[in-house]
Amino acid sequence: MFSVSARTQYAIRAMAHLAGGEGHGATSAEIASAEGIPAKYLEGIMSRLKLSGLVESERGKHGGYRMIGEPEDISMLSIVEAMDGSVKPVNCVDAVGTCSQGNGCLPRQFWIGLKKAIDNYLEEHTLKDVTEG
Amino acid sequence: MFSVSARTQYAIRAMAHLAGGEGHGATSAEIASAEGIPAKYLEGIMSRLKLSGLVESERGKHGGYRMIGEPEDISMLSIVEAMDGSVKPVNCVDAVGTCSQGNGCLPRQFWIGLKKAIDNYLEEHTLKDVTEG
DNA sequence: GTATATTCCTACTATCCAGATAGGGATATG
DNA sequence: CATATCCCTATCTGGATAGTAGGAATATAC
Repeated sequence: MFSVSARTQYAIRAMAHLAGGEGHGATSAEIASAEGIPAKYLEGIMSRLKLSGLVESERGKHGGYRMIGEPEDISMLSIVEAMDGSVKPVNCVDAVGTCSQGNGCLPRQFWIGLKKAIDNYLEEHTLKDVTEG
Repeated sequence: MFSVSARTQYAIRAMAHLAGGEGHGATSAEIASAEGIPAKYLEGIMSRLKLSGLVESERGKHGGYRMIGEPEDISMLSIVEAMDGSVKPVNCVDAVGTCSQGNGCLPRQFWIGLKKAIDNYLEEHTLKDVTEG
C-alpha cells in the first residue's frame, strides 16, 4: 500500500548521483551505468526532472544534465511530484465544490488531512537528508 | 500519486454503513444497494474485513455482517490495512538486514519515516471521526 | 562538413493489477 | 425442501507501469 514507483526511486538515485558529481553534473548514460538504471528509461525520467525545473540540460558533445540549486534546497516532495504528480489519496481532494456532499464532507476532510501529512513529511526532507544525512 | 484504492474507499463506506445501522449490522446486499457498491465486489471486501477481525458474520437466513467494537475504536489504519496491506513505500521498509546498504541506508530511513508519518495519521483517526465528526 | 556524442521525441510492447463479473458451494432458517 | 445469506474460485478487461526501439535535433571536435 502506498508504494512508490520505480520511476521515483530511479529519479532520487539520479538526483543523488548528480549531487555527488563534479559541478553537480553528468550525462544520462553515465548516471544509467553508474546507478544500474535502464538507459532509455532514464532518458524519460531526466526529461521529467527538467520539465519540473530540477535540472537543466545541454545537448551535443560535452552535454549532459546539471542539478539546479543545492541538495539541501531540493525537497523530496519536488522530486516525487516531478515523477508522479501531486499527492492525491482520492480525486476529490483538490476538487473544490464538486463534492456531492458539500464542503463539510468528513471523509474528504480526512483525505485532505492525509495528503497534508504526507506533503509535510516530503517537504521537510531534502535530497541532502537522503544522501548525506 | 499515493492514491487510495476503490476497494478501500468502498470498505470505509461499508463500515460507515454498518456503524449507522441497527446493532451495527447489515447484509452485504443491503450495504451494496444502499452505498452503490457492486454487490459481488463488495462480498470480497466484506470477506477481507472479516479476516482482519473488523466484522463478524452469520450465514443463512437472517445472516449478515456486524461490526466488532465501536466506531471510535476502529482506526482508519486497520481498515486500510485490511484492504491493501501495510503501508510500504518501498519493499525494503520491513526487510531487516537485507538492505545491501546495511542498516545505515539513508534512503531506507527516509522511507521508513514516511511510513511512520502515514501510519500515525491513519492510526490517530477513527471511523467515528470520518463519519460523525 | 563530416563524424560523433549527447539530449529529445514518438511509438510500441509486455506485464501486472485493480475493478468487476459469473457461477455455484456451504450453511442457516423456517 | 425452499430460500437467503455468506463464501469460494475462476475469469475478463482496461489502464498503468516498466521497459524497448528507432531515430530526429543539436552541439562539439577534428
